[in-house]
Amino acid sequence: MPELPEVETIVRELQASDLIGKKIAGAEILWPKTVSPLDPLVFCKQITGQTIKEITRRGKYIILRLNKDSLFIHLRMTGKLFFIGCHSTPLKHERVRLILSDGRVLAYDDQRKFGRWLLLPNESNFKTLGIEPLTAEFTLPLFQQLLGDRNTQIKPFLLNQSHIAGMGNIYVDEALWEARIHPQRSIKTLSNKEIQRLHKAIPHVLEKGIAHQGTTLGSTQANYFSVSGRRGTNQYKLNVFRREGLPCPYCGEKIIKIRVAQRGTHLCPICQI
DNA sequence: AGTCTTGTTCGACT
DNA sequence: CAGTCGAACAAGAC
Repeated sequence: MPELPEVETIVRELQASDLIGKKIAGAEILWPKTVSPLDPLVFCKQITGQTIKEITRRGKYIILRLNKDSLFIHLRMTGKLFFIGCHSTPLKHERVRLILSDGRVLAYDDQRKFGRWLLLPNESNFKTLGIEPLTAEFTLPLFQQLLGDRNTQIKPFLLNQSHIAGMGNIYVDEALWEARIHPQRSIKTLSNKEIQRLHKAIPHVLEKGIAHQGTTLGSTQANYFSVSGRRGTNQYKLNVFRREGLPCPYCGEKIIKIRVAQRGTHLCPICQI
């Protein structure tokens, strides 16, 4: 499940792949919905001939800035990018391929077909995404202001991309464990001390994820792999996520799994109150 | 072979 | 407007 650290890892690999200045010589759409609402023919026609200017990330989106348009790629659950040979047979779940002017092919594989490729004019603001938690903008006063005195559970708030961009189920559970806050705590009951701990824990768990090239939980095709096909190693560094029944690294109590806002949620019942 | 699980986004509803 | 809930998406595991 690519979240901010996994997407950041992919973006860094793409940045190191000598794509800047290369032209898109053509595109093939194997699963039309991936580029919806654009018609596949329109998408191909529009992107062909454009030059790659810049590769960046915003929240969980990979952004390829082209000379006219920007391509926003959201991998959702099982999306992956790979370079393949130009005459390769399609990957098992290949949905899109971009043919580059230097002969390489950037293939998009997505078992569950949930990922989306949005092609929008450069000047358009495509979506309201919240603050980037790894920038200097993410200050304690701003975080406090963002939280306000809402009467809502902290976990769903952190998963909402319009508040903070890039956190998903794994890193939210990890950040709440590190801050010793129960995922169902109402925001308005959080003390200043707890807010400070959470403000520190969010960038910490994300940086840690990036440092270990992301989290790859299993070995099947449903899991995260980088552009080079490499697994992340952050799964070995997790404290609570997918660790139900195992001891809490801090107090030794068994980690439990509950449901919060219809999401599997892992926590230590002693540390997180 | 049917049921469950999985995460994100969106739309309907309160 | 803010929050909650369920649907939809799709395939694989069991």
